[in-house]
Amino acid sequence: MRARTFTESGRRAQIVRAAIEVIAEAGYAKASFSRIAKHAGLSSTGMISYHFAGKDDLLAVCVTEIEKITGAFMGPRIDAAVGHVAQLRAYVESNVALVGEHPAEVRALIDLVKNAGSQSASVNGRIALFEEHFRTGQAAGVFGRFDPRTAALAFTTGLDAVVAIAAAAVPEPAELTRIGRELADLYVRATAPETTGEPA
Amino acid sequence: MRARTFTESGRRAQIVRAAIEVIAEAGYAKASFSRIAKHAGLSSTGMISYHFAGKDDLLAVCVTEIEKITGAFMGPRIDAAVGHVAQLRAYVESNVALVGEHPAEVRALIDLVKNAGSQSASVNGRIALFEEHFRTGQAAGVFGRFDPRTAALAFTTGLDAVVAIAAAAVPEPAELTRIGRELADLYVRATAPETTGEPA
Amino acid sequence: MRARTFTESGRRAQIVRAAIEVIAEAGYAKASFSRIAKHAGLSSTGMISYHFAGKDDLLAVCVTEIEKITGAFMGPRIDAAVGHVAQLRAYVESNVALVGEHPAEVRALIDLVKNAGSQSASVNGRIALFEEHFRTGQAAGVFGRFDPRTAALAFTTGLDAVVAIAAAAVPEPAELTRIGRELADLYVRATAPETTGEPA
Amino acid sequence: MRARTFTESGRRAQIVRAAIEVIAEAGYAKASFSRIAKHAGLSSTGMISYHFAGKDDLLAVCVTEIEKITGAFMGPRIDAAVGHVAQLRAYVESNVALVGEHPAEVRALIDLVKNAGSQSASVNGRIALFEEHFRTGQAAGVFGRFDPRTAALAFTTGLDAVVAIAAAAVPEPAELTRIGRELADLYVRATAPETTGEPA
DNA sequence: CATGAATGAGGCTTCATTCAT
DNA sequence: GATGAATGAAGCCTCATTCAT
Repeated sequence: MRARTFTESGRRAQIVRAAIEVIAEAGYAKASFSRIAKHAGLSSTGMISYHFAGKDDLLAVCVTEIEKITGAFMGPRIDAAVGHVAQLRAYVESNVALVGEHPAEVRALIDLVKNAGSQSASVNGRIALFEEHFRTGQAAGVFGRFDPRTAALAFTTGLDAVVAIAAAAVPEPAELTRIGRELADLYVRATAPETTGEPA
Repeated sequence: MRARTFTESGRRAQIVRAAIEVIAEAGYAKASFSRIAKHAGLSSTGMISYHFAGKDDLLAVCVTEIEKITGAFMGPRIDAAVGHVAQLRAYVESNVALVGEHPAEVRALIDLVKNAGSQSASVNGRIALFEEHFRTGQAAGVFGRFDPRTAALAFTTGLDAVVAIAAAAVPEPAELTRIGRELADLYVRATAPETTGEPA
Repeated sequence: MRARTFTESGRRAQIVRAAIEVIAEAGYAKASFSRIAKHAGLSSTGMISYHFAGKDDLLAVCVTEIEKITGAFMGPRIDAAVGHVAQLRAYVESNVALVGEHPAEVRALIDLVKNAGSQSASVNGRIALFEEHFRTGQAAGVFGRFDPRTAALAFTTGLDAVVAIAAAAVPEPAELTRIGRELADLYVRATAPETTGEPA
Repeated sequence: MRARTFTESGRRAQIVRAAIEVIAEAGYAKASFSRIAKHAGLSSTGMISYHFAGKDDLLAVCVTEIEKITGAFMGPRIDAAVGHVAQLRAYVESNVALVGEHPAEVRALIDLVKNAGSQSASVNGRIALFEEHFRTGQAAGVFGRFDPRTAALAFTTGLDAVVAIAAAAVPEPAELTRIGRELADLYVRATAPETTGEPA
């Protein structure tokens, strides 16, 4: 019954878009209201304060917006994978591939995650998702024995770093694919069950 | 004949110490001159500008200072290890163990690295170190086939993340040891040579 | 459709006015934002930065504003004069007379010119104007032989000095008129064609 | 009986020299104690405050020092000239020629005069000198009728401007000589007695 | 005497936010 | 509902000067 959709009102969407682009281009630290307003073609920062409760609010909406986009890209690819291992690989590879499609959004999101840090539900959500994925996979016997939390932490951030470097200077699609597979290989191997060395 | 005392003039050291503590406690973004001055018991921020060429200079000195401390702790442990694999493990484990000894320095360094970003020689230096380590290890046949650069990137940042979480709420030494071993295990497994599966 | 009001938004004009008065009263060196803000009745210097891109911008606008005023006074008087010599005289005399009408503006402009120096287009513009005037006058035979550039330089600055002294303690109108004529006489005589020792 | 000569003590002279050079190179506005100290190879500005009562004191000493130098150059040349007119010409021409010998000092002095302004005894002294010279010359009948004060003001500043331009980019000696003669011609002509036009 | 660390004020600029229109 | 001017705090930095050593 609410009139407003998620980002809407035109103005809101416009501001969110500008904020994302500014963060992608100039970095989180430089993403001031005035810079965002200028980028959006607004004459005043008051406009932003009017539409958002504060800077945190705007940034949170940016995160949500970007996640909607990334989710649309990665979600189907992950869902298409069958089994814990394949899904892990799909997550990593599709995340790296995403750079080719939405470099600005990826750059912005990583910067937001780095700076909003542990306050963000979505950041912790992703770690928790990995952790849970590892845990259930271990229960199913498709992952080896390791601390799911430590692995989740190390792998999500490692993934972000690789993606950030790629996003900074987007390489050829083929190279992106290679990098994604390389990283997925590493993670898959790290989490593989112990080979008990059984013969044929 | 005196060029400059050890960490220089007492005041300099005091300011560097204060800066490190402020960054550790309040984060990079909040580490303003006035906050650092207050923490150091100085009457004005002018004092900091008097001793350092600028904010970048102060932060660079902080990084150097912290690396001296971490190097003194990790260096011997890494050097004591024999072989590429053992050294990789020693690096990871001693880095996590370091949290128990110098939590503030670790917290500060990670925040500095995150924000100084790719401008810092020391950051890129560490990645390059890992990369080279992987490359020579592969040549020696003790590491498997994988892209050394991708692994270096993912592992150093993953390590930082694990360390950062540990540093945020320092756990028992035993728990630290466990986390370190867990992470080392993951990395060692990820980089292990392919088992050609030959039977007994 | 509105682009910008006349001297812009009232506040802008108010700030420019305050800046001119501060420069006139306290001198260029003392014309800090905080002094100007205080003079303008503003609560903070931020307001000035809000309306102007920086100090240089504000000062440039001041120069433009003052030149508009002085141009309105001197322009018609110069245009009314016929011939190069009469125009030179009209320039000098009207410039000195201007002190009686707008002493603050004159004081401020001279101080601005002295300190903004050779960066300003308007300063060099005036010298170039004199130089060109001398050159065409020489071609027409109404001026003698002399280096137009040196004369332009010496005469504009000499004029400024005389005007500055007058502006510092504005004398009676009659005295102003006398000073103007005196200076014009000097310049006219200095630039007169050589008397060719007329025949009987 | 005093132990100290004018500028002496080595340190004092060193500082004065550095100050003059800084003013010549960077301008009056940039001539801060720290910049001067750096230029002089001093480690602290305290040194300057120790040797001079304050900034004004240092600058006054600079002016005195420069005038000693310029006086040594111009003095003999002026004294060698016979008659009011020739002396006026000698003053102007030797002042311009001075640029070829001591460009830094000339640059510095002009900047000091411009900014110290009417507070300086020496500035007003020079104007007074010109004024008196004109007055006695008029009494002797070698100058025409004009206001000595106005002429003194306009000519000294005009001379300064010409000299400043020359000092900014020192031209060939021959060009300097030409400029000096040009300016002297202008001033001589401007102050010449009225030719009553009587025939032979 | 000489030093250089310390001071405290003031410089310009940018920020997120508020509020009258 | 939307605007943009206004705010006031905080940012880093430079200054001339002082004072204990």
